[in-house]
Amino acid sequence: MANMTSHIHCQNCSMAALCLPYQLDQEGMARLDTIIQRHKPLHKRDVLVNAGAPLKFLYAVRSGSLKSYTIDDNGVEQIIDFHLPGDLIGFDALARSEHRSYTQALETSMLCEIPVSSLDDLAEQMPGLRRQMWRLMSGEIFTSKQLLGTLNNRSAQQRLAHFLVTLADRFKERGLSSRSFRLTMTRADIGNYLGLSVETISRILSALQLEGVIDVQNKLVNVIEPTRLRELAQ
Amino acid sequence: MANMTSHIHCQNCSMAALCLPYQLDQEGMARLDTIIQRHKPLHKRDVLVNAGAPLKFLYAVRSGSLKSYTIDDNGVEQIIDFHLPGDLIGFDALARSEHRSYTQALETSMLCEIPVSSLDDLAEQMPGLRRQMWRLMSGEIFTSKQLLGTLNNRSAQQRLAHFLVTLADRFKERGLSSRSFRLTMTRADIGNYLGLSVETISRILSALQLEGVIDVQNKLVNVIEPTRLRELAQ
DNA sequence: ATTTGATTTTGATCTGCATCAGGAAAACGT
DNA sequence: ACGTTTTCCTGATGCAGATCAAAATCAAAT
Repeated sequence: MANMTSHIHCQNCSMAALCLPYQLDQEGMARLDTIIQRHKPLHKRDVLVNAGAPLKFLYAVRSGSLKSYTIDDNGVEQIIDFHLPGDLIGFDALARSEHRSYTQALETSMLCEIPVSSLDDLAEQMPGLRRQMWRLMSGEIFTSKQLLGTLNNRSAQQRLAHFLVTLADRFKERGLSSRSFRLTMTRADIGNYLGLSVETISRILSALQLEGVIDVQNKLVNVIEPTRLRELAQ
Repeated sequence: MANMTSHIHCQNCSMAALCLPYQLDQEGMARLDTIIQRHKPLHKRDVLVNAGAPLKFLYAVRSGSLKSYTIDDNGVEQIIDFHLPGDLIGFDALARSEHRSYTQALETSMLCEIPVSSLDDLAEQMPGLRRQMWRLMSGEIFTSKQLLGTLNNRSAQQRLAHFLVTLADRFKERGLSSRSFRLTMTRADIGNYLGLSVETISRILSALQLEGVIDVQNKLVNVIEPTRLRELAQ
């Protein structure tokens, strides 16, 4: 019996331009597609990978959103990333062939499963794929290092504004509205990620709304003055 | 005329195990060696790469140390990394084929210059080299994301302790003492990197010395109680 | 509908670190 | 060796954001 989602292929995936297939020709995309499996849908709070688990697959987000986090010596969760459609999950695991962080769905999410060993074979034969792997990993290196500097020396408002701007930009890249979007993570998640308390997140969101920069209804954010928000992020 | 340093090769470099040659066989190392140039020595404050410059080479640190930083919209320096022997510089540039940060020598330093285009060719033919590239980039992704979580939610003392422990561990990997080492960066650099003021760095170093955890003489650090320091870093 | 638990908001207080200020000690250049 | 500059240390003050506390809102389950 054919899988219901068997008609989904890299060739017709709207996230291809952000994902591994970027700049591959038709034949290359088809070859990549043969090694990729569609993962069963994840529901909110489902855990995709556990820290310490051996690396077998990289995952590409097809829809939904997820968070990655570590658990420190005190058992405290430390969120290190939020994943949106088109993102790849697992680059941090290549170094030791074992996952270094947990990844959990923030909402119902669809994923593609990419066997690492096959990917390695394919990278040998496909210079374009190799280059895209480098590009994606390099991009992650830059953004996470950049973020370090950005967060470290900035005020709570600057951090949160930066977070919202970055999120808006990422939605835009994905063909979604950068003016109006839904926060799939909780205020606590945002605070954890930015190194701020829940209360501070809540207060600053209220303040930004009062100033007319954004409009927040629960999880829904409307950016009223994108330029102003970008200024606040510096 | 033969270059004075022409006798330096990957095959006899003590940093090979941390660097690109890791796990390559003799032949592989020799092939890699053919594409690598030795860069002229850098002196303190010399700039190796400028942000915005097209990416031509990756650099491997053979000796000395350097810092990488961006300059934000307000003209403020943001240090994003310190490089020690064996480290590769430029992974963040692969994504856009242009450097995203400045890199400056903290002391007299020797570097190897690796042409990216040749490296790409070689990666096609050498699975081991390809794997090591992935390993190194993956490691950078993990450490920088990890650092984000670590720094964000921790006190000044925890941050500085973490910085010292990480530095000590890196010296150890390189066959140097993890108990006694020299800080080649200024207190201001450390503060900038950790998101703390110079004064705070100075005060905490004094406090740690008072508690007998470390002994600081100017740039020289002696770790008296490594276990205690690690505890303070959490 | 009602309960239950999770999430968000708002207020009050307290503290860790930035900032300001001044001086001491190294490092550097001549 | 000397002055100059950079780096480092220490004290005093103030404020941004953590923490504590409690109410309000939302979401899931029965």
